[in-house]
Amino acid sequence: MRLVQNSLHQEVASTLREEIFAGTLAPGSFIDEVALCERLKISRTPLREALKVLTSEGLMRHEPRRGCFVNEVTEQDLDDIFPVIALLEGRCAYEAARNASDADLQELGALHDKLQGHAKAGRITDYYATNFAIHEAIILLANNRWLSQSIADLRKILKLSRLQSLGAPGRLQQSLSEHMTVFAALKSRDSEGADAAMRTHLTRQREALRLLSRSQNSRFAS
Amino acid sequence: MRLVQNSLHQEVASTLREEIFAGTLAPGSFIDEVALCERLKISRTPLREALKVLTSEGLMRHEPRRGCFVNEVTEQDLDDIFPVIALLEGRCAYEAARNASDADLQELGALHDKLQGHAKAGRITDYYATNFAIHEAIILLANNRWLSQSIADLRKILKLSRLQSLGAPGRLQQSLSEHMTVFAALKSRDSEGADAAMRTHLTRQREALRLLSRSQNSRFAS
DNA sequence: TGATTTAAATAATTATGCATAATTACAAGA
DNA sequence: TCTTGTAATTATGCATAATTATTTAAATCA
Repeated sequence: MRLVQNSLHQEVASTLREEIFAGTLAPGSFIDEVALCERLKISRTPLREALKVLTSEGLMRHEPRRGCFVNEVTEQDLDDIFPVIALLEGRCAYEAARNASDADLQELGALHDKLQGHAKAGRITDYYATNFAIHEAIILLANNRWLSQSIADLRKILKLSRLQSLGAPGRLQQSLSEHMTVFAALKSRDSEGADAAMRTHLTRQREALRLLSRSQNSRFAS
Repeated sequence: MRLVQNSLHQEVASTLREEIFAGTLAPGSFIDEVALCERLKISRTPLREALKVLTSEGLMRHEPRRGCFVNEVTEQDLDDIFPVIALLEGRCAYEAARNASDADLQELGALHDKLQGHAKAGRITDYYATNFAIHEAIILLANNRWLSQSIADLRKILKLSRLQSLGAPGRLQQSLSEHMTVFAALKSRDSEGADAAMRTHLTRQREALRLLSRSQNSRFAS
């Protein structure tokens, strides 16, 4: 017997969210409700409820009497979002520097050791995962539910664009160095320094992405 | 001929949002779907779709197999949210100082004149409206869609608590003075100053609220 | 032939019905 | 009287049916 933890529309929303992040549902694509229902073996009601959720998360848009479309992320969006995330995560680093216990710092230290290992070995996927874990840890240390929420909302939009800046030449090492600067500030309880270092890290991240997209555009434009 | 602008669930979501902000649907209260359907003269499907939207906006919560409840805002939430809004609107002021045209500043000036008039006459409701318009104008001048969005999301949660700090003795004058400081910085294109002044304004706002809620609690606790 | 209007098809939106889970009330026994 | 178990009621969740809008294509008129 199946004990239902989450309602179906929540499950469906999660599934679709993952498919969007994975690119299975490509940005700009139209949602054919009937087809999706058949593929997911559900009826239209829970699907439509899931679409409402994803729409108010900003992953989709709803055009009345036309249907739902997966949203696209423009370069302008990236230019808008990154400074805001930099501001918010900078604040997280600031708070983390004040809140972190010695045990917290030790755990963070272990994560940074892993990060260093991945960088040295050029394991981009692993680096990405550990990088993500570090950001999450610092956000958690800030201990501010709504600060976390705001960051999560914006990061969701970023994930929509499925960008991978770490492939850019030299970016892996640069990213590592920026992370170590943040961590050094955290260890020395330098909240202002941690704030600034985190903002720098995310600003550089945006710059790396911009360079990457430029080179891709010029490749296709020729 | 176009008959329907927005879908029904959007209309319903707006209606409910307003009722939540107005207190008709009180924080913590349970949503009786059938009763609401009868009151709004609609069926359950669009209502349920609207509830999904409000839930992912954070205005309601959904307990599986139990139903929807209007969310409550705690003092902890306020302590968390205000610093974040201060950060974000501070950034808006920073950007506004760089972006505003002379015409923009003139319009802002007119709003501040109105604000001053309302303060002098003690018209709290009017002051509140103009105050809101000024915040909106500055947010708009920042010209960053996602910055605006983040602020709007958080302000929605604040509105849930229906707080009114301006009734506190002296707060009206203090608020006015803070606004004039922000505006002065904007006029002199002092972006750092505008940032700092806006952060101060919102921090003081939180402090005024805290004093007010303390005095109310002590009144009821006696 | 081109444009405008109308009709039919297609797709989104809303309504309704039924099954299932949860809560409440009532009764029986300790 | 309190606790436990069972039955009845209430409400949610999902599927399907009905309705309404939009689009496309055809037909008629200028």
